[in-house]
Amino acid sequence: MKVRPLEHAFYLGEDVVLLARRLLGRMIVSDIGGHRTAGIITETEAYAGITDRASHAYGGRRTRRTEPMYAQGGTAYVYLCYGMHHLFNVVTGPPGIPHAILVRAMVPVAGLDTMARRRGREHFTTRGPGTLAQALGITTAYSGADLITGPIVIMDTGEEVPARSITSGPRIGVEYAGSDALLPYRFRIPPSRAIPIPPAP
DNA sequence: CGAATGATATACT
DNA sequence: GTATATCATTCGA
Repeated sequence: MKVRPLEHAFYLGEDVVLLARRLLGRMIVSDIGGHRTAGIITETEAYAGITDRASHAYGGRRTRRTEPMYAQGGTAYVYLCYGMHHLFNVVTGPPGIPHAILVRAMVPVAGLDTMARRRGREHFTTRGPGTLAQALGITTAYSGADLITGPIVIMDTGEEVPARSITSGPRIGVEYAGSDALLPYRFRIPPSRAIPIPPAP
C-alpha cells in the first residue's frame, strides 16, 4: 500500500475507540508557515460522544469551542488547555455525533529543524499532546479544519501495526470524570514500532 | 512539587 | 455584562 491521506471512509467509522487504535502508526503531516513537518503517531486517547464524562461534549454540551466535535469525521478539534497548550484532536463518526481522538504523542520524521525552532530548543520531545501540537505548528486557528484537504492531514503509511504491540490504559488528566476515568481508552505503541517514513513532497 | 497562563463555562448581578 | 473556578499540560527547581 502506498502512502496516501486517510479519506472520509476511515474517519466516518462509528467506533471511536477502535479508530483511536487504528490511528497508531499512521503519519500526521502539517504544512504550516511554509514548512512541512511530520511524525508517526504513537499515542492516542478516545473521547466517546455525549455519554463520556471525560469529553468536552459530555451531555451534548455544544459551544463555540466544541462545535467542531459535531462536524463529520475527518475534522480537527483544537483547543487551548491550561492557558498555553494547544491540544489536537481528530473528530470521527457521522455529523452530529461528537466523537474525538486526542493525539498525545508522535515520533518526528520530517521537518525536525522546524520543530526544534517551534519548540524553542535544540533537543525536544513530541511526547505529550501540547508539545506535539507545538512541533507541528498546530494552534486553535486550525480547529474545524478539514483533515482530508489539509493543511493538516493524516497519512496511511501501509505499515501494519500488530494488535499485540498496542497497550491500553486509563486516560491521562481526566480524574474529574468519575468511573469514566477508568475506561481503557488510551492507546500506545512502543516508539520502536514507529518506523520513520519520509513524507511525499 | 508547583508555577505559568488565558480561554472558557458557569453562575451570578 | 461581570466574576471566578477550572482546565484532555509542561518545564524547571
